Amino acid sequence: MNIASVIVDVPAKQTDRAFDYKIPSHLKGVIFPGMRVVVPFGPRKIQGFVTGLKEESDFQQVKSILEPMDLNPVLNQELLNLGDWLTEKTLCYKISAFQAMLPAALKAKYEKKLVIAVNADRKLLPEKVCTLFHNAEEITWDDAVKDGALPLLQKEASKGNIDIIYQVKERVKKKKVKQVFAAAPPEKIVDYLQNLPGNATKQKEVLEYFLKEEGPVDQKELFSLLGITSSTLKGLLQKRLLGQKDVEIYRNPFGDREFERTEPLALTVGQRNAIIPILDSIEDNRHETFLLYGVTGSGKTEVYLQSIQRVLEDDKEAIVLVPEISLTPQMVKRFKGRFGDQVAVMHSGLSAGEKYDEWRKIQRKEVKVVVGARSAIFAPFENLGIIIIDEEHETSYKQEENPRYHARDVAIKRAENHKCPVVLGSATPSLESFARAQKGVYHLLTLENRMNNQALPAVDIIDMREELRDGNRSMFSRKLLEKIKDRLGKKEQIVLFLNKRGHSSFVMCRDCGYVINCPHCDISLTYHRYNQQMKCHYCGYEASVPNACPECESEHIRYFGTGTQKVEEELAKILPEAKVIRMDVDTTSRKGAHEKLLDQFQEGHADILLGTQMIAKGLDFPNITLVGVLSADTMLHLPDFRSSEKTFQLLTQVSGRAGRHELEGEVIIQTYTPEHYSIELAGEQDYDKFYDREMMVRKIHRYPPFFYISLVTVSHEELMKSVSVTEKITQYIQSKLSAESIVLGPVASPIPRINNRYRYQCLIKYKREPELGQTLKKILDNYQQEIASGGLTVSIDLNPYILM
DNA sequence: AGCACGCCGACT
DNA sequence: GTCGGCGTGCTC
Repeated sequence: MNIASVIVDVPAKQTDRAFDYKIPSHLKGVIFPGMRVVVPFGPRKIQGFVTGLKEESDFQQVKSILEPMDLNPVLNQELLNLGDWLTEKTLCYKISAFQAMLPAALKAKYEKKLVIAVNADRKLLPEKVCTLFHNAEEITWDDAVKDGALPLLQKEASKGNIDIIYQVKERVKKKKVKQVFAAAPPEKIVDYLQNLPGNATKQKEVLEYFLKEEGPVDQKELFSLLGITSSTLKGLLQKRLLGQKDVEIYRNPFGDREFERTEPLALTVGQRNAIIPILDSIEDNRHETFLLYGVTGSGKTEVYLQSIQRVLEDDKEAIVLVPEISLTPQMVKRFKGRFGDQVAVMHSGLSAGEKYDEWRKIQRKEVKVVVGARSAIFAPFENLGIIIIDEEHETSYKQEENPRYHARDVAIKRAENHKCPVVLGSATPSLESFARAQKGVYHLLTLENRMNNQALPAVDIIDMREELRDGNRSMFSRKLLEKIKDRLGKKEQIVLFLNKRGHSSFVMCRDCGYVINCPHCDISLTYHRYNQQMKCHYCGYEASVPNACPECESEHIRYFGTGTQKVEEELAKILPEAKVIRMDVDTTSRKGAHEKLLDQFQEGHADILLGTQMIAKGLDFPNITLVGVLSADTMLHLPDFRSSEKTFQLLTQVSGRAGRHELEGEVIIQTYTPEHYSIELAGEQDYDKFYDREMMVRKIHRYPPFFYISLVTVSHEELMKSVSVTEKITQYIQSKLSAESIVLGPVASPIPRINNRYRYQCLIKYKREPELGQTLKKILDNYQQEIASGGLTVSIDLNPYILM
């Protein structure tokens, strides 16, 4: 094979295809599909992925691969094909698909440098150039730009006195430690020891150590063990009595933490009935998608664990997706506890290097199970036996940037490739999945009862309008307050949940109601307490709070909205004796903080756990007997057809935190719209009724799961331009679709302006449009020049979860 | 995406 | 006449 087809690291329409490169003779038999290589591309050097090998190229002047970046392919054939599939399904570039499948550490970094050419006569160079380089061999391009010396240097470059060097660099290095070992035979060491002067006690100690322990030892450990420094070692290394070497190691995000080993638990009848079809599918090597629908606390995790156990017995591998895993350290504990160091963990809390190391453990087949967030679905296993997606309904499984994939779709595709089952688990399945289960596309498995047959907690819905009418203006209803006091007295624990979305604290004038918006985006600024600044979450604009209202010049400016901090303050005021742990982005941003806070709560160092979304899942503490939802309806009024579904899911999840063990649980939901079915039915914890009700709404409004939707968003600096382009696109799509499909638009996006760019969109609802992908691709082609140069953006989402 | 090449306005 | 603006087109 002489020629390699390479996808180059240039995310653009025109380069979204394979380029041919010669394999130089010294690299024959070394280059394989799936490897990263450095290739010349125009005047630069860039990274590329080899996708195939062939004998000949149709192209006349094929350049050569410069060097491989990997010893072994980073993408196997299945993942290479999956990349093509992703490209088609999400209309993304091939290179973006490949990069999405790999840890960020494998993405190339580029460096541009300037050096004085070897054959240049230094004496003839302009003085300015000499001073720039003074003694340095090279200077970076960025430094040259900063010095404003670029024109001069370019002139010299064209004369051939200066060379421009393009370099491809690895982003993250493999971590290494220095080890020391005995390099000479013991006799020689003994010999040397005898001739050692009496005052060389340290050297003596070191050598005696190596006479006892021959194996290599970490240099660091040696130093601390014997109380020596590198100077002692230096002499011995020089005399070749000892040797030193670098050994590659893994970063260990879990430190030396031991996970308590657990054994499989006896299954309940319900669990046994649910697991049998899954085990059958594993044994038959048959692809099938299961929807494991079980109320909170019904023991879904044990079903996952024992299914995985079965897969491991066959010497196959398992992928477990959980929503943002750093949020559920308890989950990690359960998997590591059962499968020990056969488990790799991949989540957003890890550093790039740590993620890379976990990924390498998978690639080298040192682990058999990966537990991780969305991107873990691309784990490079070659012998998959099962894929599990816990909390299947979670929207974080959808990636909201290119490639806009849904992990559930990728999971099913990969499971087809490997002929293995997918298990989607949830207490509140997405309507899409439940509808598919009803139609028999997925195999529905139901866990009706909680583990010890405890009752679901009693739920009370409090109408906050009534509280207001009765003169209670605090954020706690009388009932909730009374219950909190009761639990404090009994030394039982409380979880208070704040639905933060729509609740970010904005800044408002109390006199005229003016809300301070971002000057570049049509969205209110969020108040950040820690630096007393207002910040735009879309473009990053920051400003300090004005002293007077820009509208009416009133000085009555207030930070509005109920952030967790405000709740914490109010709690401190009315219940000063209560110890509160607050969990939100501010208190959990530090690494490991999340887990620490939860541990503190579990150990009983606090009475109340106050938090946002992140405490809705996975908490399983025996002493929690009261859950309070401070405002249930903040999500309900978002411009999103899934808002009812999300509200129902969230309330059900939070309620499930209470009374999971012996003590009975109680839930209080505060709301301004108690009559809304999603709140009412969450109170009754009746998923089936909610499903029926919501399906009706979806049917009437022609939303999923009855219709598919796709969204085209256009943005441009000029309002009229984005309107007219969206208009044209809408018309074009309309002309290509069947009568059954609906095209809505052009309409302004729910956030009509971000970063001074006006955003318009067009929504397509359809049941069957096999050509739609092609049609949308044509649109991208058509506007390609304007996208490349004119500052127009056209983004296409073939299954949007956020319609903004 | 970069980068070179190329064609028009304001400067030595 | 030249420097430099950014429009156009190519990269195996």
